[in-house]
Amino acid sequence: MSIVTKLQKAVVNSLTSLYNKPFTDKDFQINQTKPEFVGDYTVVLFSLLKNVGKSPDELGNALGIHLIENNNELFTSFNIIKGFLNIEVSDKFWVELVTTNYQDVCYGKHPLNGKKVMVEYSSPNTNKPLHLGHLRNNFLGWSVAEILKAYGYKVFKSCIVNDRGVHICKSMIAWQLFANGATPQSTATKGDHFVGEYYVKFNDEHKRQTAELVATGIAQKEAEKQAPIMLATQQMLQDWEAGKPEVMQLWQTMNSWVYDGFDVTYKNIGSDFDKTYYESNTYLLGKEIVQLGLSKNVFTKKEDGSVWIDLTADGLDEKLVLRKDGTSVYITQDIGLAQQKYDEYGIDESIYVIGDEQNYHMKVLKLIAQKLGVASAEAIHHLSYGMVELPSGKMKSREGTVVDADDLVAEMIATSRKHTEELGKVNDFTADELTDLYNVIGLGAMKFYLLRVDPKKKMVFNPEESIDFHGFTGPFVQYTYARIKSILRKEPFNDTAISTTLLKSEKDIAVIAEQFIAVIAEAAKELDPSKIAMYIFNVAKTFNTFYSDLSIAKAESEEKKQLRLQLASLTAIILKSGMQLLGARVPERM
RNA sequence: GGUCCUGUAGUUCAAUGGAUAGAAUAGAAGUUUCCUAAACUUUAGAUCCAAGUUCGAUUCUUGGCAGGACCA
Repeated sequence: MSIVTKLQKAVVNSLTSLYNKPFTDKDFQINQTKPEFVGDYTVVLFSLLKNVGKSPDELGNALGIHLIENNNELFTSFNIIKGFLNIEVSDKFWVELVTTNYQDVCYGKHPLNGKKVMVEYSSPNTNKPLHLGHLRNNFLGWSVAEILKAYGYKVFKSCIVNDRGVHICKSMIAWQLFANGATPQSTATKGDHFVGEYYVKFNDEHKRQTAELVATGIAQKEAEKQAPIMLATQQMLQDWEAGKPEVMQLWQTMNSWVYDGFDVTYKNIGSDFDKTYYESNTYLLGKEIVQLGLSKNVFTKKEDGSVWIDLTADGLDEKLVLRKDGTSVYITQDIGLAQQKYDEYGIDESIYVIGDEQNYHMKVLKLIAQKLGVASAEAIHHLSYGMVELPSGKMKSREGTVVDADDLVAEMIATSRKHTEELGKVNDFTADELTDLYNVIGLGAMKFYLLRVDPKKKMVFNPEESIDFHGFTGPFVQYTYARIKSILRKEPFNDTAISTTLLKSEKDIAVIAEQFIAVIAEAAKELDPSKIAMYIFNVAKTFNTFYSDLSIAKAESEEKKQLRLQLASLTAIILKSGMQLLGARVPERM
């Protein structure tokens, strides 16, 4: 039980016996005491004043005295300042916390709760390589999965590959027109980049043909549709749906090139999935959903054969669920897949890591599923995240401002190499050890950077400044870890009994370490890795202050030395686990 | 036009309605005979505007202004 929970319960008990009426922990607030005051945790009294009919000082004194008399092992003193009751927690409690946990590598993790959750993330299109936005998505998905595991869930990671449709046909048409039989192998190009180049070529050619038609007096929109290359693409889409062998063959070949490329990227950034769904297998799933909706009168069929749902009563529009030509739209496919996941894995929650541009779509998806009464409806949860923008605004492929994922990873690793070489601390590393170290630092910096911001907010990425390695960053945390490990390699633990009082910078570590379990719970409930990033940064900072303040190896007594070694060890465990929750590693030396 | 999201130091980000709005970075000034200076210490600097709700509002409500997304 966390110290805050203990204090809450103690306050409820004291209030109840002092004032002879029932109270709950909702009646008051407990905060961490601000550093300028004496105490560890603070009971805010204002909300209780009316109920008990006392002044802040009267209530605070009565409550403070009662709390300490009845919990003298736990709380040692109190003071009241302007309606805030500051409570000091005994050193004994903090020391015990440290001595019982300092070697527990699972410290902070919650026991299994028996629930299953699926996290769907990444979900790429197969017509171009991954970019910065996909990285935020991938890191978020991975991290949320790790956090939910630590919170006690059984987690399945899934990915839906958008492998069919007009976008991939565009790349295919352009390849037929311009490639002259070239392949990734023949051009020594990574497969996803190779296919992406033809997507760009398509757009260039389409633009050129459209301009030609516009010059003959055709309206822009019409010209875009009538451009020969676009007509060819539409024909190819129909051929694909009809299963025309040579089209299917080309489609499979080009997709396999893209997958080869994605595999490399996923391996580099450390992403994987328990289950991959392909849209080419799921895009027909909507059909029975439509039948179900019609039979329940949730959907209505119009004269032209198209099927709609009326959501105006919920403040939304009428929404198309089946086109007049009988093809289903994304929303019906998605409901079908939601149900399939639910049936296959028996999940209690289904989380979709998808950008906030899809907020409306996801809202409609859940609403329709609810109206249909399908079992999976309530499990649907959209983890909506903001776009990554550049200082100049949105990334635009037309203007060539898209930050490529592979390029960025390579750049981060090169930067970590440069910093490391300048510092010259690891000259005795082998070549393999160095390669690994650059990876750990470069990826750690990048993941931390993209996860330290509240997911639902859009964020700005400035490629000019590159990513900082100082301050609120991954390498800061990693460096703190490496410094601790350096000490722990030299100074062994022993079984000296510890019953000392704590200095401020010693106690600060114990206090923040105690919060790890609660921070994991908070991050899991809010699906917010930034809570973890901020927390481990503060843990590292607290340790660094302690480190420059007090000596561990040359402590004033053996007892103090052991205490400080244990504090260091617990800190290291938290930093390593915390970074793992962000999908990042820590180096033993750097 | 409709719906939704976001406006906090020069910049990038924090703050379940609570104490003097925190960090990081950039700026200024310091710290190395001592466990890794990718560190530490000090300093200066901000709530878009206007009302309202109350003991108290960055937070909640309403109306503006600015930016973004989605829907036609």
